[in-house]
Amino acid sequence: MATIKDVAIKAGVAISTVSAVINRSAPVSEDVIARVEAAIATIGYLPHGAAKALRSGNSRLIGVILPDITNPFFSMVARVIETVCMKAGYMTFVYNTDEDPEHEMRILQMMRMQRVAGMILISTRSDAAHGRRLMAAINVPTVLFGSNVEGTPYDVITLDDRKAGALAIDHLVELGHRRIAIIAGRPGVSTHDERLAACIEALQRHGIVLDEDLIIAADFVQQLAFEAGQKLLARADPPTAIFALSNLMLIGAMRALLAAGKTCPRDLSLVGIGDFDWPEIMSPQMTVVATPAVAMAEFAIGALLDEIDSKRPPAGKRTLFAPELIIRGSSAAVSIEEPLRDPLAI
Amino acid sequence: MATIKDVAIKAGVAISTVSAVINRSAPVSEDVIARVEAAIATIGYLPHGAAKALRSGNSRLIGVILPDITNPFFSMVARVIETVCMKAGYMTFVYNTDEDPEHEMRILQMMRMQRVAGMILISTRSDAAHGRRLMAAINVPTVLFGSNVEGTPYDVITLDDRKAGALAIDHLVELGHRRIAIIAGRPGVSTHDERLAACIEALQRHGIVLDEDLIIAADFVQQLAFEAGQKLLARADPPTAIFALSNLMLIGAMRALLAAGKTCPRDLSLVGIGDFDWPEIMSPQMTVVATPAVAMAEFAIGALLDEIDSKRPPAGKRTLFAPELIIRGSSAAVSIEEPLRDPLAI
DNA sequence: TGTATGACTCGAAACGTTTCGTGCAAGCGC
DNA sequence: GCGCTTGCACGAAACGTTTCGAGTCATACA
Repeated sequence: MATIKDVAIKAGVAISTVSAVINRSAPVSEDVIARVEAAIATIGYLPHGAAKALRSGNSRLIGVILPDITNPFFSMVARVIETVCMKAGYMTFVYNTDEDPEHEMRILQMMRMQRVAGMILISTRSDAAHGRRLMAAINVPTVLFGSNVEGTPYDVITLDDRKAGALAIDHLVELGHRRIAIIAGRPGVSTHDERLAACIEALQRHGIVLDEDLIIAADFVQQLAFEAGQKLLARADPPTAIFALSNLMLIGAMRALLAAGKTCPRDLSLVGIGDFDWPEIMSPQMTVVATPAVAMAEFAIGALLDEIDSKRPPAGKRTLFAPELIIRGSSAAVSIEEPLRDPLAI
Repeated sequence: MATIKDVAIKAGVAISTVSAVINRSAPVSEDVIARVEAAIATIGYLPHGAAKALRSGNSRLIGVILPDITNPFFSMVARVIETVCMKAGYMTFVYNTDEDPEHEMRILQMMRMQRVAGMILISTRSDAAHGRRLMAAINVPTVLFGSNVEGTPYDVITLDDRKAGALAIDHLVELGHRRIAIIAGRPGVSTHDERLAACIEALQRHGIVLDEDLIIAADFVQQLAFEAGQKLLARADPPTAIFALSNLMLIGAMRALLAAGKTCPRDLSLVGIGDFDWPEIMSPQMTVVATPAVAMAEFAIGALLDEIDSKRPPAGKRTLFAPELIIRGSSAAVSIEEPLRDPLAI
């Protein structure tokens, strides 16, 4: 490969002059610029990224760490981040943690080796111990996304998870449901903890006594949610509604319903968190608490690039995005054996 | 950040010795290894990726270029590649082209700047002109994936697209369909050209006269397939079956069907290429020609790493993966107004 | 006992850039 | 006409590694 030296020779100027032309970092006369650019074009020179990064101390690399790129929510987030970064002259490294905190730490190491200029981190744990490990492993501007982590100084962008939980429960209660099952994620992850806490609070607010057996943690994985759904449906007194705390777990629950030969919403109402790209191809169409993925991702990467450019320390600011309840066909008034709050709803 | 020099000082050895310990590239005595490792641990030293890459001439970076990571097929491919690369000590750069060849070339440039050791390229065009541009822009081991490109020396991994087209048409014809519409991609892309050619050939083989109006190119985009579906359904003599040549276009067609208030498969059969993760949540469940995404991706990255390690020039070998017809509820025997080939099929 | 061998360690050069101090010439004000 | 500034170009050092030739020491062998 051609180097900057080859360009310099070809153009008959010094190496530093070529550098000045490429980066427009110093005044260069018109005709020298022309000569250098011609030399670059004929030689086919492309700067060496690693050499640039080494010398300038600026890799112009952004790390994106997320649980699983095959989850449509995360792939959309990654997509948005990539687009914004590209415009700003950064490249992105996208890596999957598989919800494994050990793997998360390993990826963090790799990011540090690459000397990334900043990171968007969708962490798999939220507890303070994990927060401390994170702080020890992170030495660049970082924005936490999607889930919160206790006791870190970084900016945090999340859904208003409490509101999301309340929105769904309120909706189901209004439809007359009182035996509401919840397929939850994993204790110790803020998206689980906060959404679940909000659900419980909402249930109590409506005067519904909590049945612990109706709450099953499914680790945010589709298959476990499927099994949880089966367990719930096999009960002597099955719930009249299931609320799944993530998009994949909603799919798991729906599969359980189908496998059991039940009809939604006649036999059971189903609500989830996180919308789908083409809701109409599912049957029934899913009532969900939608997460504004694109807006959140744009905000997060904007905040990160800001922090990098301004060289300001993180403000430790938490930004919540409002969820939106989208009512579709999967939720309906509870069937008549149950007491109805609103007779018109049937 | 600590450098290798700091480690050397702390351990009381030479820089080159530290390097030898880290890379196990030369014999080092036990106690020196211990001292160096202790120094690394206490200082918290992590090698500088860019410096390593610059000096060694080996970035240990693999570029993955694909149309759109939010397409589940591609996100799964990216996932598999990432996992395999990680095990082999490579990191991956994943980039989206948005089916734009100009953007593809720009990304290729970025990859070259990063001096990637190899690339998996899912190109957006297949013609010879594009092939020439590619060859001018690629100077590292590369494996073409998913779609073929004319006249390049690289290895190519694709679905057996001809077989995929034939499989679907044969299936529909066996069900008695004779007015079969095809929602195609874009001329000049091998996944379009070969699949469509196979369809036409299969139709002729079955003695069906080709109706050009029933073939609509939708550029592989979901929304255009939706519009194509609407157009087809609005005809005075609508087709009895639609075959969509990609997963997203199948969804578009299905949406058109739903929007028109038609019932599948009663009013119309629907078949696509590329399977879905949870086929049961769609209604009806889709009959598809499934693409073995994981196996193909594993093979592709394996071939690439092989080529890199062996320093062999590309063999220019084309590997086809067999598609599999998965019959589900979206395809059925044509309704009785049409002549049936097999009366039992109804 | 001398020498060849092998195991280990070291120092310095090199990878391809950016950056900074220096030099030179021309333009300006006085 | 003189000194100052300004615009432009240059050379060399530095970024953090790897690599390679050379040096040291102990061991084994003749």
